[in-house]
Amino acid sequence: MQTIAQNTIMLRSQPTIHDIAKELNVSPSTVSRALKDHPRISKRTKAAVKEVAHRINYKHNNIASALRAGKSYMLGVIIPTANRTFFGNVLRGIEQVASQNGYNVLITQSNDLVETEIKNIDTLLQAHVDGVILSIAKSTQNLDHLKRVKASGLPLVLFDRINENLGASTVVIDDYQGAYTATRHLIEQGCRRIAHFTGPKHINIYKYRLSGYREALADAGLPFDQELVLQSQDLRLEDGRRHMQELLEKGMGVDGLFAASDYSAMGAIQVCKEHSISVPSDLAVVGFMNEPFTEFVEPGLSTIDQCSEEMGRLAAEIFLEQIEKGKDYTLRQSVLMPKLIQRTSSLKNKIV
Amino acid sequence: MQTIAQNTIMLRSQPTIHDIAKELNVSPSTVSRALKDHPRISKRTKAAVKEVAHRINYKHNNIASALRAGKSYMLGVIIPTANRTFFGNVLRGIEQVASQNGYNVLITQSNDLVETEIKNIDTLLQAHVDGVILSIAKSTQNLDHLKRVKASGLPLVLFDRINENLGASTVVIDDYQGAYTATRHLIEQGCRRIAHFTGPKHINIYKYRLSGYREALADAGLPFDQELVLQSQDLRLEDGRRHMQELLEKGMGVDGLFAASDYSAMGAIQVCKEHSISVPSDLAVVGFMNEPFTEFVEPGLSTIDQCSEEMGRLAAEIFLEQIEKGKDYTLRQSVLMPKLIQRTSSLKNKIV
DNA sequence: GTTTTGGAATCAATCGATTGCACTAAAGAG
DNA sequence: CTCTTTAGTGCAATCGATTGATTCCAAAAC
Repeated sequence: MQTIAQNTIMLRSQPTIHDIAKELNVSPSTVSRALKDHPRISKRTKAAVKEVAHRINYKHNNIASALRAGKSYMLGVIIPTANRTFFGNVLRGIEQVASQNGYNVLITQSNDLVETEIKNIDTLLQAHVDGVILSIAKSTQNLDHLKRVKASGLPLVLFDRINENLGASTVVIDDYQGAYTATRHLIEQGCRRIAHFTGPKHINIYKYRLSGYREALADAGLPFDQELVLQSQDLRLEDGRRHMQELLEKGMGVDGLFAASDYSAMGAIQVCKEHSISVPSDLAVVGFMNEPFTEFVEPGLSTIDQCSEEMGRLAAEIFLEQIEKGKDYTLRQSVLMPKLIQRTSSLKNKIV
Repeated sequence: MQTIAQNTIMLRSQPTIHDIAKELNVSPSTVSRALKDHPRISKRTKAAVKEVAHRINYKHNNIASALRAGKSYMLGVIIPTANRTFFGNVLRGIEQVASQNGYNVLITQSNDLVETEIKNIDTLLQAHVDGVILSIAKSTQNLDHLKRVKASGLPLVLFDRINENLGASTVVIDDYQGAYTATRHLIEQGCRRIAHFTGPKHINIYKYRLSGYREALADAGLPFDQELVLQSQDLRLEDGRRHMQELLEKGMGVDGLFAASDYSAMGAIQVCKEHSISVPSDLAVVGFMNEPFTEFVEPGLSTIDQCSEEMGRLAAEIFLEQIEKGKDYTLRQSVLMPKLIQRTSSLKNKIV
């Protein structure tokens, strides 16, 4: 008897509740309920079922219950590209919350192209995901494909690159606040002439960061000097080097720098090193993004953390909430507070 | 009648083959077969079925056929981290081939930790993926969890970071050949004193790249000079800068550089710029990896392309092949030929 | 006129888990 | 000693697509 049962199990690829049922001479229904701790099943039966389940290495078949429940327990995610620290971290956050709640994550990349984004949406709908979390591609103007997600009755959560006219829940960080905090931190460290590296004015994040910088100066009674604000397209390392060189050549006498990207901050620090300008004593520096390298460089770069993982977790939680509430969920617009990470590059007062 | 049908469709979330069947007064079986172009169904019926399917926006339910077929049509992928260009590209390749063949891709990240890798495997098995493609985490020593995949009878394909004792198919690039090609290219450009930036000796890729470099020198009758080989842990930009400064200080008189990473090559170029050493006239440079930035910097950085997307495509194709062949597939060990990308940084002879 | 043949479509079972309803037995109420 | 509860299970239908076996029907063969 034992042997036969064993054999049966060996033949089929995976044991099912029927195998457990047969072994205990109960019905599959009972097994199903026992495994889910249904209140109407006795403790004895539950224990027996669980013991057998464990012994024959039973694995719950998601596919079957997905079919029954009309849900796939899959969550679709579209990111512009996996190649950026930020998105990688968001993914991790989403993955974490999702898997804790029995959801799997289907990830696709849009490469920042609308056409790919549209294909991605099709793929996800085709795969019957239970909802979609995405960061909109740069080239996306027409939003019809996103409306299709909503039309299918699926929850849609946008993060980072969002659109407010879509009737979707959103998660972003407060760029203004992050910039304000960074700038005030520099002021508290004793800086009085603080430069700012910014990006294109029409991009929201740079606009908000710039105003956070101005506001912090104003609140501290410091003057705003347009000549201390240097703008570049992408805020790369090279741009930071150029800006810093310009500041030195013009002899602007800066003692602090808040850069809207870690890369440009890093470029500035490199130039300082080459000119024997000490960071942070002569120039205190704060970046933005908390790129992984900021921790390892010398000196460690103070920066604003974008809470990327937290952003992912929150997006996933909102998704779960909307799934649970069904049709009549309320949209949520969440704004995360970025965090100042203090490292050596900005700490003039050595007491950490 | 029309209206009622319409209503019915509106109520259920998704139309099924039953809806099509009812509309045409045929059986669901006929619809199923018609949609798959089964030979025993007449052209007329097929046409009618397809017309209705299209009209009511019917979407094939993967879940249901997955249950029936005992397959999930999902492919599990584990990468160390999404934050690297290389892995992002591999993903794109996998995604492409998979989706063309009706497979969805479930991506997880191991963060280069065994524990996470084990969890990932569990998640994927739990999700009933039809196979696993992965690049092994750095910290992985014990391979039991990977053996479990094989034990479940699922195809296992390894790429980039592979293990040969696992009985899995593998895809890697030929590091030796890439290095050989890069070095010979420099020689052809007229370089006679070629430096090499390398990484830790115990890591295969650096070992192979170093020997490719030596071999190319030898084949051209050039002497190998240990002092021209500089080693660092991670081959970062900073390391490249340091190495280059050292070469200059020692007055090694190099006229060519093959760096085992684009970052370190970039660092060397920065230092050259600062010392008014012209690239490529005074020093021709080739990197390795084809990082995206190599295209945009000034001068454009010649490099070795890792065929990352191709690697992904190939891994996915091997997976498909093994799925198709079932139990008795043959393992495949594939080696891709890396490609030399010629850009300005190495072209002394201006004729491109 | 009867049988054969083959194309076209239907029937019914299946994949594994779930769940509303029915059912049994034992316990408690009156 | 009936009647109602209630705890503990089982039955059977369901989710949507698939497929081997079967039926139906008309045209062709005898």
